[in-house]
Amino acid sequence: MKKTGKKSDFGWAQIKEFCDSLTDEEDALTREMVTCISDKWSLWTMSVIAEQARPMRFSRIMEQVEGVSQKSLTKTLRGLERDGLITRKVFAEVPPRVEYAMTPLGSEMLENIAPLWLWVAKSVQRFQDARAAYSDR
Amino acid sequence: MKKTGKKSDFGWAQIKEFCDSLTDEEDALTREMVTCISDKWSLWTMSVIAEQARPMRFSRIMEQVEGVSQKSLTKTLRGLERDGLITRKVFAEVPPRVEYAMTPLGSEMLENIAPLWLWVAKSVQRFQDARAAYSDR
DNA sequence: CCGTATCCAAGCCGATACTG
DNA sequence: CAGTATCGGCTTGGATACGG
Repeated sequence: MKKTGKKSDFGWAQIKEFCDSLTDEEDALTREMVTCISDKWSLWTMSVIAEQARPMRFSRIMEQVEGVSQKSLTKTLRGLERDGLITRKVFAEVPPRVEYAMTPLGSEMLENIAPLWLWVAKSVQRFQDARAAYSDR
Repeated sequence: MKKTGKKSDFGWAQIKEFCDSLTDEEDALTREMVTCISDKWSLWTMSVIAEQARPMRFSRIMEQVEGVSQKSLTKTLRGLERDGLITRKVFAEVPPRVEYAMTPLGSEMLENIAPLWLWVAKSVQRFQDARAAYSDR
């Protein structure tokens, strides 16, 4: 695994190299997309839509994403739509109907987040231990 | 680990199932740790320390993490230390010296973030295209 | 050198009320 | 049903000044 004595031996050096090849604008967008992962509601909202594997109405989403306000959900959905992670389709009916669905890009994003999330969940005990040790310091 | 007729054929269902097995406290901590990933300075700071592959002083870190204020860097470092991602060692000298270094847990975290980050960076053009299409809607 | 303390501006987010 | 408008509390983070 380790080849050089100097560089970090995991993929981070590779990433740094790749990021250096990006323009400032692209780099900023990369950070912005990663940030979206830990926006308060974005990831949860995406996972809810993805789970159904079919278009979902606004109110159904709001039921599943417990605790989200109408305002925050609207903002979250608009952001996800803008970034091409979900689609938003308005039906000209009375009463109004709006359906949200995952895009391939959004599904890919979830797929790429999954391993990280799983690792964190599995490591949760180690984090708790670390905090306990910190308190005792 | 059961197979249902439901879709989501990627790892998300698996994650959901795993997370359901966590206590509320553990689940909250998981979200908190993922959130830390996209805190404004945490990830950048970790990558800077990891890159050197040896303990780093406060001021050296601050040079590398461009734009961070003393206050924010201090807060970031304290958080990372508390979560067991880095260590903080104070030397009783004049002038004072404090050195920060990655822990195994911190390095593992970076390793697990790397694939996601790389995917996002490589997909940056698709995100740009999505935003352009959104503007034209 | 490595912080802490204080002030302040900006933004997030929930609650509530209202609209097509 | 699916929003928009508005308000107000809370947190975040930069600037500055000061302390060990």
